[in-house]
Parts: sequence; structure tokens; C-alpha cells
Amino acid sequence: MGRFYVTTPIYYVNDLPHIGHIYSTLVCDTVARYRRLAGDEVHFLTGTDEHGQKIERAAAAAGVAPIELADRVVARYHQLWQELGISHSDFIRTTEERHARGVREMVRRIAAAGDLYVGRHEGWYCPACELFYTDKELLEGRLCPVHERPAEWQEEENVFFRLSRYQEPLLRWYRDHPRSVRPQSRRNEMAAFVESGLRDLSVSRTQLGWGLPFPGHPGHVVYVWLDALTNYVSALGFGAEGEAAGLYRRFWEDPAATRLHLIGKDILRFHAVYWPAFLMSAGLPLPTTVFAHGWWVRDERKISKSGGNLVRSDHLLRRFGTDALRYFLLREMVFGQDASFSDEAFVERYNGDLANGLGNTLSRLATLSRRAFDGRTPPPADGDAALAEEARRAVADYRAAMDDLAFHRALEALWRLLAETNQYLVAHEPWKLLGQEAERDRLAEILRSGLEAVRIVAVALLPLMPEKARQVLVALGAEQPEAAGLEDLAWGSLPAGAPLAAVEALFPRVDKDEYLAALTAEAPQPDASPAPAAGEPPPVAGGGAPQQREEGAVAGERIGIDQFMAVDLRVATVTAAQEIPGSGKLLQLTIALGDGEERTLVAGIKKQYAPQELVGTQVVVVANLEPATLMGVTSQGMVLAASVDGAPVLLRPETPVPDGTRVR
RNA sequence: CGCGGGGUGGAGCAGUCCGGUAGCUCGUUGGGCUCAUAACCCAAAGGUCGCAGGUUCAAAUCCUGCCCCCGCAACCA
Repeated sequence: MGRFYVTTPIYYVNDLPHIGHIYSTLVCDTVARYRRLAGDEVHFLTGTDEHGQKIERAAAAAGVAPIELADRVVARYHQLWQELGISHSDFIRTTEERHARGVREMVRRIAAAGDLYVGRHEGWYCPACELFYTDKELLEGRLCPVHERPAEWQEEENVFFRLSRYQEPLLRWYRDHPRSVRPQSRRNEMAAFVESGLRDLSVSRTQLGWGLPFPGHPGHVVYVWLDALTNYVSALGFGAEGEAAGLYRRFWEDPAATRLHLIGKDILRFHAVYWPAFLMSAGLPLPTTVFAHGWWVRDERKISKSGGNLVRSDHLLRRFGTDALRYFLLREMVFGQDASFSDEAFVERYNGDLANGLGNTLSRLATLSRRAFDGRTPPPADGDAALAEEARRAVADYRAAMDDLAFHRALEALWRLLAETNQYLVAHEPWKLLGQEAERDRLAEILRSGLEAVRIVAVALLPLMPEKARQVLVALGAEQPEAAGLEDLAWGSLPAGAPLAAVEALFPRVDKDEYLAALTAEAPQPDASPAPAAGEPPPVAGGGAPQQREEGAVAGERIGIDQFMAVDLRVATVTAAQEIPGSGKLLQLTIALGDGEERTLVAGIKKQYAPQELVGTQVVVVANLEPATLMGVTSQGMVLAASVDGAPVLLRPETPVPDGTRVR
């Protein structure tokens, strides 16, 4: 019995939700449901981060006010969380007044602690981008890399936070609280980072309109991270008076409460360094644990050639249902590490674990029991001691794993019990006892034991696969599955003589080859989203895998023949090819375009082609492309290649043709 | 010295924090069962745990050094 506060990152609204957001949120939901099962008072927060330049720009591009853009994306989040059965208690938006109030209070306290001062931030600034660039980022002649216009030397006054003052306190926090940052490797990483020295942090911006006004500094807005991170307390009512701050007192100030921030590893530093430092400065309690999970990466093996890198969560949801996706994500990732997603692995887990494992086990037991006992669960009987013991062990392992956020191990323990149940059935062959009146008690004992094991698995699955778990419990005659608690993991509470519904397949088996073939055939529906602007990493967003996207639209608008003809495509022979020192992807090519004209060209094909195999072969190049300099080499054109999952395959004439031949 | 992940039977992975018989899923082969969603059960084959040192009675696990692979970024005009 305790209080448990769990948060997702707040997601940046310039991007639609993807698998990374889904995963972070799903994990939090599972934790929240588990703590509720354990009888804790739980508060589960998620939300959106809506300030910042990128939002402002994206909105301008779309011709709407920033808040309208935010509203749209937020609607998508609400819809998705509903589809996924996310059980959050609250959804905070940083554009809400309650949040602004919390931020004001946070800034006030930090200022009162003497941790703010005004300093200068200076550098090369591009007025068009509204961004500072480092010398390294600028093009030759101090040109903006985006606009190729001269950058201006600008000095900006900023409010700084004395982060440097918290170096030692942070190190002490890591050292004295082994669970402060998890997994341990991340805590080491943060400790090393802090040990290497902390510089004060600029916490205001003047270049930005779309943000919270910085108290006491007209013309400044609050730095997005200070703004965003504060959501974890502002949503609880921090900065409010009386009743309105009740949640804050219960969940943040209560020393006995657990405060868990679940995040993706990409935003660890903000949560494990800046946030605790802000809190220390403001005199607030620190989180109990910041847990950084890994990323989903799309594996390289080509399951669907045209599918690109997208994890098609919407497709999976439609085809397999929420709980199947939940199961896969929770089972496949070793929590804390990276994991790879593939359609093949998904179907295999679906068929092997869900259809064959859980579904079929339930199905065979239910059918036997219905036949033997007139459509009902078995009458009271002794349970099998051996299987009960195995269930007890599985539950113990499950609970230890869940307490440790090791979902993959928790599921493993449950599936081990299912396997043991199947072994138990084969060992006792209840089907041979059907219809033998003398063996009725014996049959009741066997089936009751098997069903009991399945019931326990279902209770344990409530936090992980809420809907399917509930279905199983209802099928087994439970009257109020939603009222279940951890105590129901004990052996022996299967309802006796309850009507046992004919169970249709819980997870209908899917033909793997057919499914994968269908995926390949299907056009890759690009899940249209506002293109994320490149640049600084998204604030509290992240929360998981920055999803890799298939570049470019397959088919955009049509163009006229004249537009096509504007591209000067020509055949050329590679006369020399060499590596560019220090480059991992680029080759420098010299090509002959006929008429004795030679050009230098840079191509990103080093990983697929060796220089010597290119010399003497013909390729197709864009001859009238604006030159560009890459890794110090100026490229006067571009080699054409088909891009297969990002790997180039060169286009070459079928038979040799004169250099300089036009391609059309 | 850019950041990160990884190298464990044929494939995909646990196990490494906290040393003690090397485990799971899939696949293969043979057998069994027939209640169940072509499912379920048993058995077999198959592993120098990347390499080299070190610590230890004992190392996949701890320490040191090295090799290789993969993401991301710098760089795919």
C-alpha cells in the first residue's frame, strides 16, 4: 500500500505519435496498472509539450496559430491513448494556465535561491533561421548552412541557471541513491558526465515568441526544458493554493511516495541532471527514479521490401489488436536496452506465444471442462499440489520482475507456467476420463488445476494485456475482474460450477507466410505527418525511438515534361575513384562527360562499392546540379542510384554508350 | 579519442549488476498424443559464451588490453 506517481515524457506536438511514444506510454500504463493491482494509490501523468520555435514555424507553415496546430496533434494523442487502453489519470498541456502557474512558481523559487543571473550569450546568428550557429556549422564565408546568407555576430542577454553549483549534490544523489537513475549503466554515464564539469545553463530565450514569459525579464521566454520538465509538478498543482495543490502534496511531497519518471534514453541528461538540479535549487523533493529505456530500431533484414522503416503501429493495431501489440513490445524488449522490431518477429510471437501458448491452452481446458461438467467450470476439488507449487513460483518470479520493471522476465515467468500446465495435461490425460462417472472427482481435480493456472496467468496479465486478460477471467466465471488484486494470484479461487462460455479463439492464428507476403504487396501507406524540422532535439518529447522515416513521398504532384527536361541527366565514365579521408560513406569520383570534360563528384556509396570496381564503368549523373562541398570535397553533380532501404544501387547503361549521352 | 548498442548451438535472444551444472523461443530430426487454434508433449543433434591475458578453488559473468559488427551524427548534391 503506498502512493505511486508515474509519468511519461510530455510529447512534442510538432510530430505525430510514433512507436517510441507508444512504447514509453505503454510501459507507464503497465506500471500504473500493476501498482493499482498491488493496491497503491496511483497517479499516472502524460501530456504534451507545446512551446518552442519548431511549433511556431510548423504552425506558420500550415497557416494556423500554434495553439491550433497543437490542438490537432493533441487530439491524435487522445485518440491513440484511448485505442491503446492507456489508463492515465491526467493529461497536461504546457499551454494550460495551471502549467504556467507552476513554471512561474518554479522560477520564483530558483531565483529566490540565488541561482539565476543575467549573462551574455554570443555567437553567429542567422536572422532567417532565428538560430545561433557555431563556426563549424557555418559554411565558408560564414554563411548560414540553410539560407546561405551571411550570419551576423549577435549578443543576446540570457538568464542563466547556476547549474555548476549542483555538481556535487548531483554526484551525491547518484551515489547515495542506487535507484536514482536506472539502469545502472545510465547512472554511471550521468555521473561521468557531471563529474566532467557542469557549466551554467541558459534558461531564457529572447528569439522566441511562442513560450512562457520569463518572470521579471520582459522579452524573454522560459527555456523549453525548464518549461517542459516542470510539467511533472505543475500538473499536480504545484504553485497553486490549498485544495488545488492537493495532488502535489500527496504525490510529490510525501516522503513515502514513489515518483517514477519513465523516459527514452535520448532525453536522459535533461531528466537526470537538469531536472534534479532545478528541484534542488527550488527546494523540492527529487524523483525516486528516472528510468531510461532503450529504442526500437527497425531491423535491417528485408521483410517487406517496400515497407521502409516505419513501424506500422496503426496497421498492427487494426490487424492484431491492442493487446497483441502491448504484448510484443513488452515481451521483446529487454527493458532498458535497445530492441529491434520486425514484422516477422511480431507474427512469430503472436502465433507462438499468444495463439499457441495462451489462447490454445485456455481453449483446450475450457472445451474439456465444458464437456465434462455440462458447460461449467469444474465443481470444487483438491488442486494438484505440484502444479500449485509451480504457479506459486511463477507468481513469485513475476512479482519480482514487475517490481524491477523487467517486463520481459515477468512474461517469461507466466509463459513458463503455461508450458507447465500443458505438460501437466499431457501427463494426466484428462480426455481419457471423459464420460467415466467413477473418475469424475479425478477429472474435476485435473481440470480445476489447469484452469486455475490459466486464471492466475490472466490475473497477472491484467496490467500487461488488460483487455484480453479481462476476457479470460470473464470466460472463467469471474464476476468482477476489474476488482482483482495481487491477492488473486494465490492458488485456489477459481469459481466452481460457473458457466463457462464457449471460447472462441482468443488470438486467431495467422499464417505467417501469407501475412508477410501481404505486407510486401501492400502499398506502404506513408503515415502522413508534418515533416519534423531538423535541428535541435525535441524537448521532453523523444520518449523513445526517434523513428526512422522513409525519405520522400512515393508519388507527389505531377510535373510537366519541361520540368523533367530541366534536369540534365547524362551518362559518364568513372575514370578515377578514391576514398575521402575520414569519411564513412563518401567516395570521391572523377568522371568523364565526353568532350574531354572531367568532373569531380562525391557520392554516398562507399559502403556498397569499392573504388576499384567503379573505375571504367559507366554511370548516370545529374550534370547541372548546384555544386556542394562535402567533407572538404566539392561535388559537381550527383550519381543516380536506386535507394533500397537506404542502400544505394547504381544505375548503369545496359550497354556502353558514348560519354555525355543525354538520358531521358 | 564524436554518441550509443552489440558479439552466447542453424536463426533470434535471455543470463553478465550479485562468479558456482550454459538457458529460452524458432528451426531440424525421430517419437508420442488426439482435449485444443495443424495445437500439445517427449527425446535427439547442435555452443572454444569475439580474442588474449589476469584475479579466483571456480569466469559468459569480475579486472586489463585488443578485434569485429550495427545504429545515429559529422557526410549520404
